[in-house]
Amino acid sequence: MGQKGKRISAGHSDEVRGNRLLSALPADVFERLKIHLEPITFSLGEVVYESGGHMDYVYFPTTSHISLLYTMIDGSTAEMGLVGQEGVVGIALFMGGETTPNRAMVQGGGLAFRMKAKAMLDEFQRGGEFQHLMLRYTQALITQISQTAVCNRLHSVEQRLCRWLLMTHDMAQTDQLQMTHEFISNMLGVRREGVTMAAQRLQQMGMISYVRGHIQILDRQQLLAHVCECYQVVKDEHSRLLG
Amino acid sequence: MGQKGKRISAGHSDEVRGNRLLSALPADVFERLKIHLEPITFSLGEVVYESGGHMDYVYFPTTSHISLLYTMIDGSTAEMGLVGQEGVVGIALFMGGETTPNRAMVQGGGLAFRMKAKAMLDEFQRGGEFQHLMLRYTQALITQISQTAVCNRLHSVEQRLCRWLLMTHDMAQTDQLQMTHEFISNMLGVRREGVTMAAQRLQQMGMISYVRGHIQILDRQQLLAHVCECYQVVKDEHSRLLG
DNA sequence: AGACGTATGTGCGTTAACGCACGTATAACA
DNA sequence: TGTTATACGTGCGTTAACGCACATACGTCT
Repeated sequence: MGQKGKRISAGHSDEVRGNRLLSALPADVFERLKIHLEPITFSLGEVVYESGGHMDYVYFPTTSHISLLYTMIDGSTAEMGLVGQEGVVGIALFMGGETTPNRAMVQGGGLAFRMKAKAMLDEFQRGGEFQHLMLRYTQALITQISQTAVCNRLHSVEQRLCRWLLMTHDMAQTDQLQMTHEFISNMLGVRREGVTMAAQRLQQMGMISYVRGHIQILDRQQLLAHVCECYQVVKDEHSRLLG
Repeated sequence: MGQKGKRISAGHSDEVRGNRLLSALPADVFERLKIHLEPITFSLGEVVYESGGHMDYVYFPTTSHISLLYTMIDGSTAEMGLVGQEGVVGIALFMGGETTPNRAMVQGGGLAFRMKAKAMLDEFQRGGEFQHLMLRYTQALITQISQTAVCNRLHSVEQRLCRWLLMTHDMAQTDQLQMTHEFISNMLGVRREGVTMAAQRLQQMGMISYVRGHIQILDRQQLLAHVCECYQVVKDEHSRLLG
């Protein structure tokens, strides 16, 4: 494992704004924080936090996105949430729990900015706009997790796959997603074959096309017409809270 | 509808401590807050908050407990979390969202204390132990919701019923639970008949007994042996965060 | 006691998803 | 250019849960 992420060269004031929480900060707050922001690259499959593990940094993804996963004793896994350029990974640090019982794993490689826990906490405890933003984002994340709970219970694999593809598409800056059916099955908590069958149907309907670990989004509109309400609920709540 | 809850007579400093968040507050904080705490009784089925509705108060249950529910467009429902004497209903008020896209409904009648949103916020913004406690509780709630998401995906109706009965038993101060199979089916997001079948099996094994809206917990140990890991994960995380 | 409303029991056909086994295709590398 | 690892396709029997229809039992209120 070793170091998480990889440091890249500095001179990045612009890219920092690629994260929508950072870009929503007032100028004075941003000025205070920017010296603590350190760019890193995340590569696919990298583990950002282990379940119950120590957390040194919070991460603000820009072009990367990170999956929050829970692993059962028997090894089966399921995703509870997904964090991209609209969010932050490591909320347990300001929520006061220091760690969480779930794992965070890179689901789409790319850039992020990290900040030492202490620097983040100092700003959080000022009680200003930074705290406000972090807490509102956390509420949006709670909605996402809740909706996942309900969606897992009431909707089919095919609908959940649509939702997952749309969410992932929102976070990736491209129509080309790099992921296997096996990988997706671990996110959705279903069999690999189940993903294959659902993906076939979506492909037949012309929504996506895929070969060996590459999925292309062909018709986002049709995906939107096919997905369950859960996708929009989460999105609406997110814009209500973070505009 | 009308007023939510019913005011009862004052002189309640002791009962207030029935809520474990309030009882964990340092003396000075509690002194500031206690004049704002107002006792109310909740009765079964009462709606505390409507989805997206205005929230005037936060509620600290003592002998009551409240279910956080999501209702789909087609009317099907599922529970995402359960709040009793260990928690607080209305986290959106300090998280900054003002409302949430889910409903809160009384699942076990009894007492609670409520506090006006403004009084709560004033204390929250001091940034002291009250804020700490609320945020740590919120993190515990996130764990509960996450675990529900995963549990909904990976475990059987029978296991989920065990988990739900144990959680409810923890919050009710009695072995006698007042609820129909129909009611439980709306919480678990399954058919009424599915609950009946699972309940029959638990009854045959001597864990519970039930008649027409009354369920008695007979053998908690056996329920614990039968439940999925999710129950204990949530409980452990709760005690880690709130001791 | 009778009648009604509500809660639970049961049966039956249907379906989505599972687990397993193995076949086929693609990409990468020797 | 052939081999190998990996990703995807397919078939088949099994199961959990569904939807619906209706039977039975319990309580309560007249």
